[in-house]
This record gives sequence, structure tokens and C-alpha cells, in this order.
Amino acid sequence: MKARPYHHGDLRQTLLDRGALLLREQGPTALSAREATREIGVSVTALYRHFTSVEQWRAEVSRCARQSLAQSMIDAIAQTPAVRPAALAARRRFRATGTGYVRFALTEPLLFQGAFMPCTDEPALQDDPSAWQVLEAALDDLVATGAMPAARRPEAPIIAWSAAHGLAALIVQGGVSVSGLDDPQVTSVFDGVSRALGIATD
Amino acid sequence: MKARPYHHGDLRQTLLDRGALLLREQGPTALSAREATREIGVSVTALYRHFTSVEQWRAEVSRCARQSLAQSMIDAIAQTPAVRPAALAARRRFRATGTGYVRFALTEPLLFQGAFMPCTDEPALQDDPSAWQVLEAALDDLVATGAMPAARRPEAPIIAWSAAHGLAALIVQGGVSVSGLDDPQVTSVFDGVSRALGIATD
DNA sequence: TGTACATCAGTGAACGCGCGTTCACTGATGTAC
DNA sequence: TGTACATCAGTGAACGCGCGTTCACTGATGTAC
Repeated sequence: MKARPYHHGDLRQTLLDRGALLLREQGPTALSAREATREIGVSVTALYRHFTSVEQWRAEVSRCARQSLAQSMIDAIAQTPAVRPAALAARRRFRATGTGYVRFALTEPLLFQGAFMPCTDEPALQDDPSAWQVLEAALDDLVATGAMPAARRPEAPIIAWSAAHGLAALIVQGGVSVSGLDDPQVTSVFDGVSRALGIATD
Repeated sequence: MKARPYHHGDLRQTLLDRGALLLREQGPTALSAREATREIGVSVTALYRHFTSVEQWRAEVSRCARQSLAQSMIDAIAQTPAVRPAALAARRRFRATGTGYVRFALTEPLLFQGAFMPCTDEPALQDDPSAWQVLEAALDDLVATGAMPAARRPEAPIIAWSAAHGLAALIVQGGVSVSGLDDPQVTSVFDGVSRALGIATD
């Protein structure tokens, strides 16, 4: 498993990157192997050296988009200032998972669409990082610091996930228009989640 | 504006119905004018007598799917038993808007996808019935009967909408698997919304 | 009341396009002796 | 160390397919006199 160039370089990764770029700029319907290979300057057939089919490539590109989404959550957490007490910090980090999620939908709507586009094939690898796992970790954190009652922990993932995903999806589809992360509609949803989970609001 | 048959009958409506059927059985990617007209037994060109382009037809089909979704909410409300006090009845009806929404996603996942598929054209007519309006009415009802504090009214739509839509979207995309409307994940989300909005849980 | 004509719904062949997949191939890299 | 050969990444032409749109047309319905 060497990463050094053979003929082209790492064509597999280049195809994934280009696919993500296509997704980002033109959306799921524009994600075709012919377009991607044309832009890279490589023959279409070269793709078959790295993926069993175009559909499988598409599934991997979608996975990359989901990983970007998860990375947006991780970035938002990282930008959270270190504060005391620990429970407050945990609340801020949890909130950051939500804002990272919604920010991604706001700044990269087409990539967000690609992250959840229907794929007939399954990706060969699991999401890494995974948005779901980032959320789970933030919830564990809330319980560990006493910021959320442990009794809420089992239902917390689906509640937080549904709210953030629903808001993001409505924004992307244009059903809801929002000026930014400070828009009252956005903060209402996050505050609502806090109330639902018994988490204090700052 | 006559509804009686000319040559075919009401081809416009037939095209919309067939489109919705295609959406329902094979999903958005299978929604093509050639396929629809082939199944109806009419030439492709006939479509241009009723829609300016295939894309505009598609937008109208998507609207029909959204109307089916709204109808599912209305049906769920209608199945709600008449109870006293009025606040309890209002709560039940509000809950029904959510279960109607999610039931539609569960029983007609492809149609649900079609309801929110990206369309380059806008539908000529507005949704009627409209899911959004059904929700608004249910929320007014909650306030009028005292089941929800009036202070929550402004943010209630986006909170309820995000939660229900997010849950439905996650179910349809396979991210969350759920056995039915009584699944704990579903009830958790609805109970969470009630807590977020200051509505009593039965 | 009967006839001529305008209107308009639907036809069918043709077009160009971009797609995914196949095939036999070329040519560079790595390895065995 | 040098050479023969296997391996494998990438080529380029060709295929069949389904799509949306166009065009000149046919034929049924409604209307004016």
C-alpha cells in the first residue's frame, strides 16, 4: 500500500477530491465519472483501476462529503474557548456540534446534499471522522460533567440529531431561509434541544 | 378552463398522477417524461401541451408529493378522537401532525424524497394543502386552548418542523432505523418537542 | 340547421448529448535471476 | 550489475442507452355564419 506516484500519482484520491469538488460546486446531479476524469485530464477507464464501478466511486465521494461535515463539527468544537466549570465547557462543546453541523449546511449546501444523496452502492470504508460519533462523544461529555441528567442520555442522540439535521435540511432545500448562525430560528432550535434534554441555557 | 375530455381526457392530471406513481415506486432518479408518457401510452410531445418543459412538470409532480405529505398530516388529525378538555384535544392534534409527517416518511419513503427533491423550476401553483399551514393551524390551536404558552408561539414552528423533518429525513436515508410510529426513537423526539415548547406530555 | 373554418390536443420521426461500460492496447515500474 | 519479464496503471475507440427538445404533421372539437 504505497502512496508514491505510479503513473499519475494517487489517482484514487484525486478522483475522490475532484468528485467532492464537483459535488460542492454543482451538486449531486453533476457528479459523473466522465466529467471528473475529463477535468483531471485522465481517461474515463482509469477510474476502473480504483473503483469497481462509477456507482461505487460515487458512494465514496458521498462518504467524503459526510466526513467534511463531521470535520466541520470538530472544528467548531476546537474553536470553543476553555472555560470553567467543566459543565459549562461541555455545554459549549455540545452546542458547537450543532453549530458546526448547521454552518456546514449554510456554507456548503451542495456538499451537504451530496453527503446524504441516495447511493445504490455502499462505501467500502466507514465514515472517519463520523458525525454520529462526534455527537455521541459530546453527549457523554455532558453526562460526565453533570450538564445533562443521565436519564436523558439514551434519547439524547436522536433528539439532537433530528433537530440539527432537520434544520440543516430545511435550510438547504430552501424551505427555511436563515441569515446565519445567529439567526433567531437557529438559536431557537438549539435552545429547544437544550430544554428537551434538560440542559441549562447560558 | 374545462375539465372534460378533449382527446385523451385530462392529460395534465394524468401526467401528474403518473409522475407521482413513478416517484412513489422508483424514486426521483426514475422520474422522466419519456417513462411517464410511455406508461400512459401517449407521445412524449403531448407533455408540452400542458407544461412548458419537462423540468416544470417535475416541479409540479414534486408539489403533488408534498401535498400528499400534508394530506397524511390532515388524515392523522382527523383520526384523533374527540376528547375533553380542549387543551388535551389540541395536544393530541398537534402530536398527530408529527405522526402524520413521520408515517408518510415510513410508508412512502420514495415519495417523501420526491417531495423535497431539488428542482430547477418552481411549481406554478402553491402547495394546497400545505404541510406548513397545517402545522401553523395546530400551533394556533395549542395557544388558543392554553396547551402551549403564547411566549413559545414564535419559535414553535421551526422547532417542531426541524424535529419532525429531521427524524423523517434520517429514517428515509437509512441513517436511523425505526420499527414504526411507536418506536422509542420516534416517541422520544415528539416528547422532546413537547418539552421544548412547554407542552404537557400525556 | 348545416357547413366552413379556426383552434388546439396529440403524433411520430429525428436531432444531438452525455452517460457507464467493454475491449484490446500501451507503456512505465518493480523484480528475479 | 545488467537484462528479461511480469505486473499493473492508464489509453482511446467503440458500443448501446435513455434522455429532452424540435419540427412539420394529423385529426378531433368547438364556433361563426
